[in-house]
Parts: sequence; C-alpha cells; structure tokens
Amino acid sequence: MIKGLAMAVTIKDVARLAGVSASSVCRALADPARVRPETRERVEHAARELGYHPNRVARSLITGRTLNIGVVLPDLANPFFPSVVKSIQTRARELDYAVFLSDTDEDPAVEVPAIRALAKQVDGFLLCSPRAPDEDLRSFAGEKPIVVLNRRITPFPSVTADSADGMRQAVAHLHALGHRSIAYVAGPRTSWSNRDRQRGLRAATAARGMTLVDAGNVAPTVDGGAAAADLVLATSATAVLAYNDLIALGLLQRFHARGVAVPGRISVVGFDDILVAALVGPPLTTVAIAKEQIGRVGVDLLLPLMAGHEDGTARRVLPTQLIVRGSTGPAPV
Amino acid sequence: MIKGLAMAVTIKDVARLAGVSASSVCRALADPARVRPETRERVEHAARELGYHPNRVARSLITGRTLNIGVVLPDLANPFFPSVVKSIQTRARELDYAVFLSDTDEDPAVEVPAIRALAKQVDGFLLCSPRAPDEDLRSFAGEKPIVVLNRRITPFPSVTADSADGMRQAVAHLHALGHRSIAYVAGPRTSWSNRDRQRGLRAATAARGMTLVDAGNVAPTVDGGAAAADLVLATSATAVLAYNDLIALGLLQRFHARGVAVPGRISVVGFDDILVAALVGPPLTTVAIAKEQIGRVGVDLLLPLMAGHEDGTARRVLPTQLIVRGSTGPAPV
DNA sequence: AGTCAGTCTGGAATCGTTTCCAGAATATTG
DNA sequence: CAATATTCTGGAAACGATTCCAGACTGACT
Repeated sequence: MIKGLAMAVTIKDVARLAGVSASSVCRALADPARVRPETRERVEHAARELGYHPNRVARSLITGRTLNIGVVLPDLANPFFPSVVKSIQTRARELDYAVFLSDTDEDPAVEVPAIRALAKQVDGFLLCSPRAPDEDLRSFAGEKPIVVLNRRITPFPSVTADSADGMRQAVAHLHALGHRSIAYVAGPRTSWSNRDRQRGLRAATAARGMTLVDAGNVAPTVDGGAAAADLVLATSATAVLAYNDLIALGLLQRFHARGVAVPGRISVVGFDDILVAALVGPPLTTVAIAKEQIGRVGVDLLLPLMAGHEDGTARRVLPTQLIVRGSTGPAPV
Repeated sequence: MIKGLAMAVTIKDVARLAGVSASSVCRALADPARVRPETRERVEHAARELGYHPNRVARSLITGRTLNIGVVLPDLANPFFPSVVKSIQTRARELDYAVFLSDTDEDPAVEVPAIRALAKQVDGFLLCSPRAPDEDLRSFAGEKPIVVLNRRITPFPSVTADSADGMRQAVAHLHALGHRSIAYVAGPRTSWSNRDRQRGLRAATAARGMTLVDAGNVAPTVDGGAAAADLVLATSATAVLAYNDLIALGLLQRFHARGVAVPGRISVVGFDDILVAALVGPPLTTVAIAKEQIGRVGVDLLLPLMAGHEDGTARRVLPTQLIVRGSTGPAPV
C-alpha cells in the first residue's frame, strides 16, 4: 500500500472472491474451455467486480514473452520516421503488442546501449535506419529477433526501398528534360540508405553517360540542405538530387533566398515524399517510398521470428515511385 | 534454451562465476558501498565477463517500479507531436527511463484502453492532448501518476501553452494591419486546446471590437484546412486564424490553387510553429509554442509523482510567441 | 456396484530479481 | 586478549503470474 495509490488487484484477490484457486482463475481467463462453465462464470464475475487485469510484467517473467516490441530510430524530428513509427504502432496494436520507442539523435554510439537497455523488455526489435557499424549490430544476432528497416545487413531480415529504381526514374526524368550534369547532396556517411541511393544514382547516371557531381555529405536536415546549396551552385550541375526531402527543402529555401530560380536555373529532386514536399513553393519533385508499408511489413517480418520460427533472412524490397512536381523543369540553355 | 536464442545470463550465473551468492551480486552492482571492495571487484569482473545486465522485468516485479513511462498521443502524423515525443524521450533517457508510445489515431475511444494496456508496465503517464472525456481520464486518478500535456483537467498536473496570450499577440498584429473581421477554423471538438485557443481568440477580438467569424470544425490536418478554405472566402473575413499550422497550410494550399492572393486578399495565421511553417510560400505567420519544453517539463512534473510525492496539481503554462512571416499583411482596402 | 476414462481443480514450483534477517567475519575498544 | 560493535554475507521470502503434477470428482460402461 504505497502513498495512497490504489493497490493493484492481483489474481489472488480474484481467486478469493470467486472461491477458487489462483490456478483456476488463470485458466478461466486464459482459456475458458479448460474450466467448468460454472467456475468460468464465477471467475469472470469476480474479475469484473474487482476490475482485474493480469499483470503483464509478472506474466512475461514466467512465459518469457513480453508482448512488446522495441523501435529504435535516429531522429523523430525527421518527418519520415514518425510515419514509419505510426504504421508500426498501428500494426502492433492490431496484434496486441505495445511499442517501445528510442530516438538516438543520429548518434551511432547511442544505438547499441539503447538496444541493450530495451532488450529485456521486448520480444524483438525494429531497427529503423540504424547508424551503428555492422559488427556492433551483428552482436545482437541470435540474442533477440531483429528486423532492420532501410538497411541491409546480414543476418537480419530487412525491409528496404528500391532506391536504385527510384534513382533510375529520377535520372530518366531529368535526362528527358535535357539535364546532363547532376549534383548529389549526400546524407550521413553512416547511413546505409545514403550509400544505397548514391550507388543507384551513380549507376543510373553512368548508364546515360551523364555527369555526376559530388556535393559532399551534410546532416539530413533542412539546415544541412541550406548549407549545401551554395556548393551546388558553384558546380556545373543544372539539377540537384538530395539524399532526402529535408535536404531538398533546405536547398529550395536557400535558392529562394539567393534569388536562384527553381526550376529555371536549377532543378531539385528529393527523396521520401514527406508530407510537406507537396506544400512548399515550388512543390518538390521527389521519389516516394511506401512509408506506411515499411512499418507494417517490418512488424509482419518480426512476428514469426518472435514466435521462434527461424525465418532467417527475408528481404523485402518495396517499390519506389517518382512524383513529378514543380521543382523540376527543362535544363537551362 | 529456446530455438537457438542465446539463453539470457542471470544473476545466478554471475554469482557462480564470482563465487558469491546472488544477494551479494545484487548489492555489489546496485550499491557498491555495501560490499567489501574485493567482492565488488570479483562481481564486477564476472558480470563484465558474462555480459550480464539485470533483467528489468524481474526487478520491477519486486520493486514495483518499471522505469518506464507511457506516452499517449492522438496522431504522430501531426508534426507537432514528434517534437514533443522527442523531447520527452531525451529527458527520459537522461533519467534512465524508457518510453512506451501509443498513438490513438485521434480516436477518443481508443485512449482509455490504450492507457489501461500500458498501465502495468509503466510508472506513470504523459498524456499528450488527450481527447477522451474528463470523467474517463479521471478514472485513473490515484491509480497511476499522470501528467497531462496541452489540456487542463483536475486533478492532474498539466503543462499547457498560454494560448490566450498567443491569440492576443496574433490579434494585435492583425488589428495593426487594419483587419477588422477574422475567421477561425477550429480543430477537433474533443480537443481542449482547440477550445482554449477559441476562447482566447474570442476574448482578444472582443477586446478590440473586432468581428469573429466561425468557420466550423475540421480535422487538424492539411486536408481539413483545404476543406475549410472556400468557406472562409465566402465570409467577410480579411484574415483567418487556424487551430494549428497543418490547417493553415491546407488553407494556403487551397488559396494558392484558387489563385487567391495571400496576404493580398486574405492573411493567414497558424498555431504551433511546426518546422515546415517557415518553408512554404509564403512562409506562415504563426504562434510558436515551446514544443521542446512541453515534453521536458512534463517529465519533470511526472518525476516527483512517480517517486510518491503527492505534488498534486502543478500547472505549468508555457509562453507563446507570435512569429511574423509572409502570410500576413495589410487588410485589402 | 465396480472399474476405468476423462474432466476439473488445488498445491507447488518457477521465472530473475530485490530485500529482510540472522549469522559469520572482521574491526574496534578497554 | 576478551568483549563488543560493526561490516559483510548467504539463505529464504517475496513480487504476480503460469504451468506441471497429482488427486478428486464426474460420468459411462460392463
């Protein structure tokens, strides 16, 4: 009895009120078919009377299952991640799982401790765009079911977007508009998606004999993009592709501030299709990826792992789709 | 030994390796001062050797504390909430708490079950803009420590923004620009902040003898705002204030689509100052609230409650600040 | 009526940790 | 050196649920 907080009602209270043993209460509630209808009735009534809800913590101690899943991601302030988390949450709730959230603030060094801290309280993890080195993450292999989103790393199942195809679409679009020299503003070096997108872009431009200008790495934020804008303008590029939409928005902002016409002087393409991409002026041409699907598919991949089936290394690659808006136009003559 | 998953190392394993009892291991790790330096050394070494981390679940069963806090909010897709969650997360991590997240999808009926489901696994709750009726929420009073954000409801401590002052600033700004008739596009009826903001706006316009036009309630989303845009134009209002930035962005979008000049024909003011507000064209004039503070202050208010101190009903009201950008201008003549 | 199969039930053990208690070891004092 | 005070330690109980086991009961059948 602590500080006036109502004492939690336990299975014993129910047992006493129903006049049966704790084991019977447990059975009656978990699997009504295993007790006589009359006891079931008595137990259910008593449980309702007292407002009994089994203590998940105590249960998980004996069953070894917590019905929780852990989600670790680099930065909730990046609008991409909330969409993913939301879809995870929705799917998790359907399956009666609760969600632990851990934001690592883009710091790779925080990831492993964050996972470690949650490990005992969850049945499995969804690692969203993890930044930590492969070896570090692999140290969890076999310890806990893990599904990785937006990154491919053996031996974990993963859900990724088809960046190569997205880049192919974007490059084809720009090529058709007459662009021959494209700059790429890269995201964090530790980001697998960044490398993946860069790789896809390199292949796509090479395939068409276009020039690819490296505009360096920046933080995947609006400020990062703004910082890269002037560098981009100093090159020969007539179009710029950003690692993600936030960077692209930063580019747009800085271009606008400097009076650089978009798409007149330079075309801008983003990646992710976050909500705001459609709202800015000019609206951003971007490569959309199925954000809501990532989370749902991730959970569905995690499920069999948590149930103990060694479904090993399923790799789901989700399609990407170029969304053409106002920020891209014909190359200047 | 289940399905190849490495068996978790328990306190007994450490005890065996260190050649001491489980209780000594516990003491050595929890409070090194209570054991002889030599045992401490042995235990620490053994723990490190085996990679032992105490099982929080088991611990919480006996201590009654989980070191988890639950966060419940209406919609992660609204950029306002991720900022709050992020600040909660940051503060919680500093204090060695982990965060449970539950998104109710703006459905008031989901809130109570969501809280109920998490109740046994957390030491306290941060309810972000809860939509459920007062009575429903009050049923948790005394059961679990709860701090409410963006809503005031006895007997819970709360953290809110000074909407009245924000509205006063916005109205003063518009009045100075010559506007005399203002429309308000309201958010969810179940939202306390919506009522609070509406109240503040009513007072501020009345104080200056201005006309306040009610443009109805819409969902707090871009689409909601777009839907309200035409209604607003049909009124005599020369300026429109939205319940939040998303609605304001929807208004801007629809105005732009219809070729309505902003701020030439009509001025637009939002609320919250979400990241994108500054990025759209024209950039949105809006009332900023200290999003990062809300979460931090909320956690700090929750802390003493979870420790058992009945600090009752602290009410923190955070300041608001009008941010003037391009979406407001002189009233048309 | 007696045997047997099957259904229900209560008691005990268990999960991994913390905490209480009492006894052992060590240190302090006259 | 003996007596006392102090520090450390191990064993056992506890947290709240689930699960195994064995015994009690029911009913069916010969």
